[in-house]
Amino acid sequence: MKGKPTSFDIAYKAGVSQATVSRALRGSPLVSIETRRRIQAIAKEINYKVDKNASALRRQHSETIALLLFEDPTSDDSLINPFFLSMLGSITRASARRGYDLLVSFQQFSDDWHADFQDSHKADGIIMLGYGDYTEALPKLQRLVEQGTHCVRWGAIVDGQPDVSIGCDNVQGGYAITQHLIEMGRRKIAFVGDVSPSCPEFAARYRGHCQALEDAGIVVCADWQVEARDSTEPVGAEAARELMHRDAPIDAIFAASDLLAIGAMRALNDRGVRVPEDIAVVGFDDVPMSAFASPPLTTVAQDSKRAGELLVDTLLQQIQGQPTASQMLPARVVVRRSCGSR
Amino acid sequence: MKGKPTSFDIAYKAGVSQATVSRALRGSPLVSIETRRRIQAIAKEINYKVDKNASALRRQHSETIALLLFEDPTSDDSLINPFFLSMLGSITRASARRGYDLLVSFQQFSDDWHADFQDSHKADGIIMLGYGDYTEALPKLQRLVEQGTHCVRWGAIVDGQPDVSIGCDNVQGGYAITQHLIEMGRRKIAFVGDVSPSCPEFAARYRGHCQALEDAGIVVCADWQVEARDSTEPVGAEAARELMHRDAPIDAIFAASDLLAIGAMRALNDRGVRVPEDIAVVGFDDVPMSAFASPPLTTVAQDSKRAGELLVDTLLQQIQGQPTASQMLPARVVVRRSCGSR
DNA sequence: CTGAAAGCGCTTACAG
DNA sequence: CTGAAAGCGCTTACAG
Repeated sequence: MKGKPTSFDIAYKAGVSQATVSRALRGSPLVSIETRRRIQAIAKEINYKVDKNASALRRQHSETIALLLFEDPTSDDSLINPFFLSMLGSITRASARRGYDLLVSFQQFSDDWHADFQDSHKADGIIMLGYGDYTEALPKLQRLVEQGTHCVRWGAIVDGQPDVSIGCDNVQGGYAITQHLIEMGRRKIAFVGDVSPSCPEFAARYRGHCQALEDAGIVVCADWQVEARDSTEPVGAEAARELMHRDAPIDAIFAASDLLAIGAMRALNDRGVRVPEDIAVVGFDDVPMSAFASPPLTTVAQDSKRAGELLVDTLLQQIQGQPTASQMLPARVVVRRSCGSR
Repeated sequence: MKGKPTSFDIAYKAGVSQATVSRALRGSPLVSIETRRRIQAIAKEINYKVDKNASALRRQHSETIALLLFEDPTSDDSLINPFFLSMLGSITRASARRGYDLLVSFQQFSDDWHADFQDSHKADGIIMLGYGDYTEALPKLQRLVEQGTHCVRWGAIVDGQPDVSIGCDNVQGGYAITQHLIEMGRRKIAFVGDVSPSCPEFAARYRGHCQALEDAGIVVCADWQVEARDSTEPVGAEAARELMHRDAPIDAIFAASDLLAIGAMRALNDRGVRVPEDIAVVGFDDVPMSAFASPPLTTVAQDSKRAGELLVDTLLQQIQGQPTASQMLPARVVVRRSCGSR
């Protein structure tokens, strides 16, 4: 036998038709148990593998999911957000468990990417991890859905969104962490992060934050909210400097992401401000490095394992033609030292 | 038109044969420029995408690379090594630039994974990132190569290895960082990490380490080398405790990875040993969190961007039937504070 | 339970 | 430069 073996080779060896081989290997109940076993044994022996291209072409689906990671076009070789990385891990595992392969692609949210994978039949659906500016992404999401692309987004649930998304409960997470700061005796809490509709996740965290303050009878001070366009360490440092520049009499900072928080802590430290003694700092995401920050960062953990499973399962339901709905996962405060505990 | 458009739909609209459409879209020089343009315009208009399954089936290659990440079967939901994560990023980008899609899979190095992707025609070749225990992986690598699987491994270059691998120059890296410690006035340097053939990367780092000591006229003390089976933070902490338990009169620790180094620093810190005043600590990899460790960790950086490109390019050469050879990339010392600089 | 046959949507040698 | 035709390796309705 030259080249890769085909189902015809097996049929010949087993003395059956090629159709029977195909049925046996797909586990069709139409094949007698004995024939099936014989065919399977031969397949194993000659190391036969079904040609996925032929199979996908014929069946019109590829048993493959495309994972699209948004790549900021401005920062060329920027690090991937470590939180997305752990999501990637859990999505990979979850799809493998469901028997799906995972195609990973870093996309600049440019004009033509949408649905390419599904249109070209390389994938049966898309999971979107990060999408840049929500207001910019919106029309593209709309088009995606209109074209009938199976697609699930990781991110906030937004009023009137066209697509299905899975996200953590950002409002609850923001509420819980602010409440924790209040319990630790902090009352003048700054918020670092973009709260515009461009970033509905951060906006939701801010809403939870404000709610917690109000529920504790604390007036929200607009001056203590600092924009931070990107969620990176230097931007967090810059935001903290801005707060010091404003002479804000704060005793805590809630940064909308861990990377921002770590940057803020560094800036404070550089100026001789002690964390948490002078100013407590908390973040959001619980990325691995947060545990190693100095001081270790109190933050809000999202359940990335559960999230990955939910993303995959929701997408598979969509692929199977079932209706799907957006869902939120609970967020959990992880207390370490930067909030002044202990 | 119902369903996805095919090349026949375009042929009909353009008034040419389907074969001509296929040629035009693949950029064949056999098609007149005018016809090509007309066809391209129509394709764009009706949002036609070539069916990759049909194309791959006919052409017998998928323009897809499979990336296999080794998953430790023991630790269920362990974090992926952050260094591999940045490799993943650079491999994704490099393959995208070459027009290849990337299939990502976490594999337990079990019996049957080998070559599955290529046998089933889902991928044209494999990049292996992490492979667990080298001595255990060896027979499997051998089989892979014998079966004619196109495959490039990230890792050490080992005498007599059956496959092609791309790795950083671990000996040189180990040499350079130890030399740096010596320049900082340290002479009694412990090494934390597995130096058995199971882990040729760490073994090579150790060889470089010993060479640097010898070149400085320092006798290597076998008692100051501590095994560390996994490359994780708790294992690093345990190793540091072991060194203290042995009452080793050391003034520095070279940990074979950043995770080990960070763990070691934590253990030292817990016992009131100051880093770097009492004991300097250095690592290897330059993972993102190392910059945020306290003190910031001096380490050896590997060029993951270049590595990703080299892995992809080497694999593509193999796929094109060209001969390929293993290659090493230089490693670079990154000086921060844990080594006692400044 | 099994086989013969059609067909998934392309690519490419062959003929003109 | 273009077209007609074969064929990549499966899956599955259809017939028995």
